[in-house]
Amino acid sequence: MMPEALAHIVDDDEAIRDALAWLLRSRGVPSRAWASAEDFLRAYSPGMQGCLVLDIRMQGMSGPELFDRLLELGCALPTIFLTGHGDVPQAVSAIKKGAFDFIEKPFNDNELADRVIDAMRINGKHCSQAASIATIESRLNSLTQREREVMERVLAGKFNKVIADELNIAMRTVEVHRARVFEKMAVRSAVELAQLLASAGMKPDQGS
Amino acid sequence: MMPEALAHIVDDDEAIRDALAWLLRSRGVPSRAWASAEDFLRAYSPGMQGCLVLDIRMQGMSGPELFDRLLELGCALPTIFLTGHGDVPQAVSAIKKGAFDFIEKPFNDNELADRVIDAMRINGKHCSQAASIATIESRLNSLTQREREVMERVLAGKFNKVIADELNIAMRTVEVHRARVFEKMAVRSAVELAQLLASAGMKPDQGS
DNA sequence: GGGCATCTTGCGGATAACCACAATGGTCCG
DNA sequence: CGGACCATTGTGGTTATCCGCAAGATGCCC
Repeated sequence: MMPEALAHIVDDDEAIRDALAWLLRSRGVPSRAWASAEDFLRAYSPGMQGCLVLDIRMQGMSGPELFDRLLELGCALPTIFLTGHGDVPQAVSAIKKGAFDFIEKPFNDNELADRVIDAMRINGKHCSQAASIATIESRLNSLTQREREVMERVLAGKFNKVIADELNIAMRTVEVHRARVFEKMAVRSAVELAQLLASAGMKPDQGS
Repeated sequence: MMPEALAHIVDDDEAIRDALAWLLRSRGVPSRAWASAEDFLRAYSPGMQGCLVLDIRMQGMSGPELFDRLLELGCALPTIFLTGHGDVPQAVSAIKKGAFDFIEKPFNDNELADRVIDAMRINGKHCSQAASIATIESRLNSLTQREREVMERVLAGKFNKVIADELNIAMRTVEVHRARVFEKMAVRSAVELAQLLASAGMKPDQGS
């Protein structure tokens, strides 16, 4: 069901790939290695779990380029960059974009393994959070247009009467839609609804 | 009233301080320079506006040390670090802690000035946001203990009747407290209250 | 003691929300 | 065409919320 969480290593140097895989295995972290950014990208699916360990400089697509591409794809895997060149601008850029860490080679084995383990743990948290947000979004998507219109106004604190006037429908109709919204969103009051959406980081005026 | 927004330059090299001040002045950015982290810290007040430009390596307290100290003090000024040593770990650490940028010397004048201007603008946004949060917190602080207890339960979506049972008081009393909460928080419904607190990034179960 | 803030409660009524039962009309699809 | 889904509306009744009016009890400070 749930795909295995792996440390995905992307490096064009086979010696490094093997060393990393061995290091992580010795710490109980399952990993899989890829010889190029392109290879990883081909295998990438949004359901992937775990973390990424990317070399900065590679033949073909670089680590940062791969990272950017993945961000566009909505990938949220915690990413650790490895660099041998002390490149400050690249490090700053990567971290600003949300990379998990940026480590210079030669790296300390234990330190890197610790960071990878931290990243795996973070990914676990992200997953459960993402899952609940996905649930909320699927519920939102099950709402009809009319229900959405009513929900917006309910969240704006308007009375059914006012909503009815705005939408040019009877108050009774608003009540029906309102009840449907609560039912579909699995809440029992407008307050709960507001908090549910807030917990998912959603403003009351934006859909999914 | 509102203190002037300044680019606060902290560097122990007078030549750099002067050059930065001149550069920023030429771009219309008012600045003030400090010869050491200690000097700045003595002058620091939570009401300061603008941004920080910190040298990494200084006599006495270093830029990152000052930054850490300021974070402890709750300072939210956007901070730009200047370094001449290509120190990746320090850059990564600074950005992770929320530094605005980390720039290597020798820097491009225009680029740095642009970043400072960006930082000043960000600070402006932070300020207006902080102001509205402060307003909300002061309103929260004006609530009495009982009112807070009632508010928590209202935000939990509970009926007045249930709240009354939980607090062992009459429903009418709950109504009074409830009305008082709405009045003090300047909202007209529980939904608005939930959204007000959510907008301030507050969970319904935590005070200020 | 008097003033002030807080917590408390009751009564009664206006307004809003919630709901079951019942029904009409439209669209889209197999 | 029958069924599924959606939007719509009405009636009538229950429950909750919101409020003005009124008032009793504490506790604290000058």
